[in-house]
Amino acid sequence: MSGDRGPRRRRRPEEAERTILAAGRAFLEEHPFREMTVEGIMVRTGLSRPAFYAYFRDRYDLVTRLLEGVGGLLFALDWHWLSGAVGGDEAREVLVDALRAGSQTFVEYGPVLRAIADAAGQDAKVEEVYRNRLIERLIVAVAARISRDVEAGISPGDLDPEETARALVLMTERYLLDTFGRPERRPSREQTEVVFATLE
Amino acid sequence: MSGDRGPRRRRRPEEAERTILAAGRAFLEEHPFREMTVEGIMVRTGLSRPAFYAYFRDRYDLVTRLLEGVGGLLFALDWHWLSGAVGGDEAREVLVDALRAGSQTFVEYGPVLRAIADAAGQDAKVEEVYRNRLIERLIVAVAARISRDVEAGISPGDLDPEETARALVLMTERYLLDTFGRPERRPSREQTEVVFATLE
DNA sequence: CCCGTTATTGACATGCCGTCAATAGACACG
DNA sequence: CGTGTCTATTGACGGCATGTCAATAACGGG
Repeated sequence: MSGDRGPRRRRRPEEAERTILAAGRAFLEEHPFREMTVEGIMVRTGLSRPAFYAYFRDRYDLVTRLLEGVGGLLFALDWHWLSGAVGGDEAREVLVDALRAGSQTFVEYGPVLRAIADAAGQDAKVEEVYRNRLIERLIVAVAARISRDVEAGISPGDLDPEETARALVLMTERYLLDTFGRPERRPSREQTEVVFATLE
Repeated sequence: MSGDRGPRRRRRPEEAERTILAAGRAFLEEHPFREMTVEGIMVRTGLSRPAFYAYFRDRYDLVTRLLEGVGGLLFALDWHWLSGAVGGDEAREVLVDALRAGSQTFVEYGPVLRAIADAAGQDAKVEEVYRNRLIERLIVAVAARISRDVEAGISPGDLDPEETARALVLMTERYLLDTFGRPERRPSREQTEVVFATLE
């Protein structure tokens, strides 16, 4: 028969939660977020569907928590550039590295980030987190960096840091997401290069 | 009572369809796509929910058709730049105008475009249309333009037209969507300027 | 070994979806 | 003007996924 999940097994809450998170992530490696259903996740865990709700509010809560495991890493990589020296050519090199590393993160966590982006369009809470915990923070950081560059005379003075940063971040985000966040399209040194080249 | 839609009224199919399209559009002026429900649309039409299915397969079909009313206009505006002369400073001016005009389209049809983008994450068919009827076409067009620029020596020769075009389009799309496609954030000459400035 | 704690689940209620047979406007024709 | 036909319209139904809750049964301590 099909619904046989074997005898009940009782796990420590923390283990169960990890199991579910892993199942969710595994699911997203194979399917887009739109196909993610609570049932679809839980069959992979040996637990019943209702068990899911003991640990997560809903599937949006799940992807949000998956994002937490990525957010830190993403920032760790970007800080290199954002807090780097303001020097001319040197800074340029740092930027290249940061972008490469950042892209690498996208390659690795692409499916999860992709899911977050999709979920943001479906759930107000996810949109909130996505926008404010990730995007907006990046924008603020980049804006600060730009301000410094403007003061140092590296960037033209008639640039609005805030608005320019927003453009930069959103633009990069979208392109990276489309390039690395989908199952079909995959890495390629070249594409990483293009990201950099396009940003000048 | 509340459910009283009055006596049945029989319309010409074409009128009914227009009415529903209008209702859908009006709905999107006030709510994000995620809140759009067939019932929510139909109450605005004086028709019953099932009537919807006589004209549209589902709500994704509805937004797709709404997009059709926008696509042509969007292209009409962009062609100016895409097919414009290859000249140096002159082309630059044309590009500014095209972007302004394009942004104008986003302001006007922002809610619909926004809905399409959101729906693309939820429905494979919409994603297909969004990507292939809009984004990909723009990419191809822009790539052609870039190729010409490269040949003419205007743009650096080590640029991959296809990949660069993809980056350009996706980047612009995202920024415009975020800037003009949301109820809160709204136009501003300055933002239009930034779009242009960031693209060099 | 037994018992209390609590992880787990079967069963239920809800909400929106998409379909279909039955109903009743509108128009054409006598 | 009737009156009959065509078809726009809808009430009612079945289905799928969600989120909740009371009942159940593992585990761990005594």
